[in-house]
Amino acid sequence: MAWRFLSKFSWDLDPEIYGDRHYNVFTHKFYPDVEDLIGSDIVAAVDEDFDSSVLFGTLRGTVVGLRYYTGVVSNNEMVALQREPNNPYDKNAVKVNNVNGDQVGHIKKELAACLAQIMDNKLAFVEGVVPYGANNAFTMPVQLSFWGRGENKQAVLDRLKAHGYKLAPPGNSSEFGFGTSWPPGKAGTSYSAPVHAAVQMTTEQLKTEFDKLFEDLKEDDKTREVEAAEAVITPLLQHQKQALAWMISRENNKELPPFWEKRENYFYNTITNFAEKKQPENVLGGILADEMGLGKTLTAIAVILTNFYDGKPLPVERKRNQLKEERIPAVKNYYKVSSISRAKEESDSLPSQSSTSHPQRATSKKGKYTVSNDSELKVQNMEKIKTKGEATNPGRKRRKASCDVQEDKAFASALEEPTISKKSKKKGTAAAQHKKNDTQEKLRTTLIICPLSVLSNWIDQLEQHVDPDICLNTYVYYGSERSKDPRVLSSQDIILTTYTVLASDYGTRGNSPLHKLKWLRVLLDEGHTIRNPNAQQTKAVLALDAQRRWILTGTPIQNSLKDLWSLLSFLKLKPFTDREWWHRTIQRPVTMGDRGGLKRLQSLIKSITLRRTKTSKVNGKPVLKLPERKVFIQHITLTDQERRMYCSVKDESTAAIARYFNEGTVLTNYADILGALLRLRQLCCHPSLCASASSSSCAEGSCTPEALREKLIEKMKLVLGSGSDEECAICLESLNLPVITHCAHVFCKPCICEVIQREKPNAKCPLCRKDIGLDHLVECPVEDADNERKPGQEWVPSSKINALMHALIELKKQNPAVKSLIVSQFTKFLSLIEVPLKESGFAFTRLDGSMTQKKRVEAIQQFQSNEAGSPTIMLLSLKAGGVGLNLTAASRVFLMDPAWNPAAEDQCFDRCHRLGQKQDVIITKFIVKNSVEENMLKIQNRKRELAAGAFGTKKPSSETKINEIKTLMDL
DNA sequence: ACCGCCGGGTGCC
DNA sequence: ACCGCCGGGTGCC
Repeated sequence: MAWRFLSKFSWDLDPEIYGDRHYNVFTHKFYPDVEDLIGSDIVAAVDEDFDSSVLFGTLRGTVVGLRYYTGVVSNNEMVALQREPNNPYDKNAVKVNNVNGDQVGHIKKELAACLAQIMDNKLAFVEGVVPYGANNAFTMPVQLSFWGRGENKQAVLDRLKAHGYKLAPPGNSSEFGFGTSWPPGKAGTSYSAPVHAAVQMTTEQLKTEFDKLFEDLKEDDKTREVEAAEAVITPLLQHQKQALAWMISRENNKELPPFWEKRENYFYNTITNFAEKKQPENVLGGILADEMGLGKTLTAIAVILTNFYDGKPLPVERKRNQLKEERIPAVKNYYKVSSISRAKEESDSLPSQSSTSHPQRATSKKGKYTVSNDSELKVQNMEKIKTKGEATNPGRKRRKASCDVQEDKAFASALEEPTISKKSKKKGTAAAQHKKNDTQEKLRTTLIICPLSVLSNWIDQLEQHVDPDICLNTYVYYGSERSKDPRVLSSQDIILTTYTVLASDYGTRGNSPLHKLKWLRVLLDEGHTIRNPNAQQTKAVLALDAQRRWILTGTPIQNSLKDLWSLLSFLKLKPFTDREWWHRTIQRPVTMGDRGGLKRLQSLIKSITLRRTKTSKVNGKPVLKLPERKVFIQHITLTDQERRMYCSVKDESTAAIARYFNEGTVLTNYADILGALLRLRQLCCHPSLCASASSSSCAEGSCTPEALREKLIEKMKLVLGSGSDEECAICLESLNLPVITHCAHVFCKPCICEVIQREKPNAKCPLCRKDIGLDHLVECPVEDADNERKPGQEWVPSSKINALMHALIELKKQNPAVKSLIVSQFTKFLSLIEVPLKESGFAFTRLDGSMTQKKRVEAIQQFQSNEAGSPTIMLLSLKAGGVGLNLTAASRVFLMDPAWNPAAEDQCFDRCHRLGQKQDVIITKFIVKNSVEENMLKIQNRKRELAAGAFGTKKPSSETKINEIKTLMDL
């Protein structure tokens, strides 16, 4: 059983590696290079501090006023405490709510007076459990737990004392409301000693074990297969049929959501001990978490066409035969014309929405649809656009005569279920078109939200997999002239849009048709896009109203467990939509190493997630037959001259670092150490990579403001220029207008400004909690247009470049058609490599983070082309592009420099080692002998172990960091 | 609330 | 009696 493996693993971790068990949960990116070095460093959360908290202690209190509220609780049920500062009787009032959010009562006023101070000053989070007396009529006891940042503990104790309260120390397990006993806090001692020493495993082994979590239940509904509807013309692979069966069963399921059970005449939540009469709703959907390349998009298309209602296919009509010869793939044309470039035409020809008169109900005899005159006009116009005005194309207008009526019939018949009242049946399509408050409403439209980068992929795949002879109404909601007419939108079968468009519509409040309508299905592609709960995109997505909800993602957990919360929130699974319950019942227990928490997490995930990896098997056969992937390490010996240069920098750095060790200031000088390491890494590649560095050297503290500024800018450039695509710790997106704080942490300017505004006048750095202010932010100066190649500077080779060129030329001799990726973290290095490539007559292209989307697409298309004369080489910066990047034209990869994080390398390799790759992939890693690079390999191996831990939420101790530095510098 | 608390009624044994 | 005691009214914040 995989969970057993996992929980065992999480208990047998080597404390040397994992450090002390800490409650820190939110893994926010630290200084990017630091983050890369130490894996998942954990620092205080920006948004909610309740994640890096320790338990201060517990206190028995009283809930009063039960008489006046309807919220009920059971014994041992968790309750939430909520401040109610506007209570007319007592500004200190503290409400007590049950898991459902219904008020149970108030905290007795004397205690509330004290709690109010603690809560308002954010000194602690207070959580409650009602131990007994849940049926009392007037008051009931409540066991309160106080959680907070360690440094606030004393203040909390003092406040309580001032009011005559004293916390019972943490340790007795009763405060958790679970039967399980939890490991005590940080100072606790009762962790069971590891039975086995930590065993090093290969990444592949670990992946397999980890991913078994998602497949090891041999449930019927995960191995059963369903054929797709006829309209899907691509035959599904076996694992896709299984996914289809599973998704359909999820959409039609009437079961209870996870952790709920029926007891006598009520429903009981086994995690929170909450009970209610009403059956809690299960999500009609879930997470399709297949790894990239297993065909999630095709599977999703199949679901849309196959499961309209109750397993019946989407009622689509065939286009009439005589139209066949003039058939144009509807989807593609639709896209080309209506979505972006021609959307204006559409809009211009439409009457504006405000001038639209009320739709007139045209109820024909057989007739069950409502079409307003002008809406018909719109439809016609849309069709004109859809078909580029070709009158010959079968379209909506024509279908009015040919297939539309039939379609309506088919649609209506799909609705004719015994459960539907006559009344709603009568309304037929009209009701389905747009009728908000009809509980019987049958919805039609699937809304697909994806990143812009995969929008075209959806369109391609729809065109590729859907029978072109059917009338599938697809609308690409994108571009400034997109239609906002709800009738237009709700009559579609599929609407495609992007997170950005959705968020910007949402921002306009009241003018977001996507938020006014209810959808049959909302499908989030690359669903991890919404992992940041504070992002506007996430809020926009969460505000959508849908009957069925799906998340497609190859990486449901990207940084930490907390990534899952937004996803669960979208799925609306009680009680996890409320962050407090998610946190109390799953996130914190798991992070603390609680077995029960891990079990709950696993059972939750398993019940709503389908996960297969490239190595998953169906009936003993791998789902994907990928060619082999071989990794070779090519050792490089530096020339004498290079070695001398390397040694001089190394000696200098070693001396400095040794001094830090002696002074015990290693961690405070961490950024400088990383800088030194970066220079060494660069020297392994090419001497001129680090030529400009180390110009400013002023003693700490004695800097002039100007010198400090310079220094910070240099540090920021170090971070930005190291070649990795940096993320902002606040928005978790790529840095937008990077600024550096005085404490040397880099954020997007808008993000950090917002934090400062919100927390002023006491704003603290989200990463290190040092004071920050708007006037202390240093912006990155605009780069001089081309400082890369200084004109006077002569190009010189390096050992690595020689080795690379040698390999490339040999390869070309053997097979001139073979294509290669040349990967480096240093874009400057890629530029240097361009020179000999040109000299030797290689046709190459390039992809790095600085390129616009358009240029990227161009570069990829050129490279993927199999025409003679197309580039055989792509220079690729390690982290450029999203996960979707497809570079299968390459069968060779040259990794010029090792990354701190082996996962980043693997991801990069996967860009060519994926579906569509026909040849074995050979990867060559260039590693300089006797250098920091060799030591990085050692650390990579240790990291592979760490990555397999329970969601990588363990904080490496400072000792670990120090040991890493020792390893890297041969100290 | 089978409590506590309040405030009015009441007052030898 | 500027008390005690009784018993009814009452009850979150």
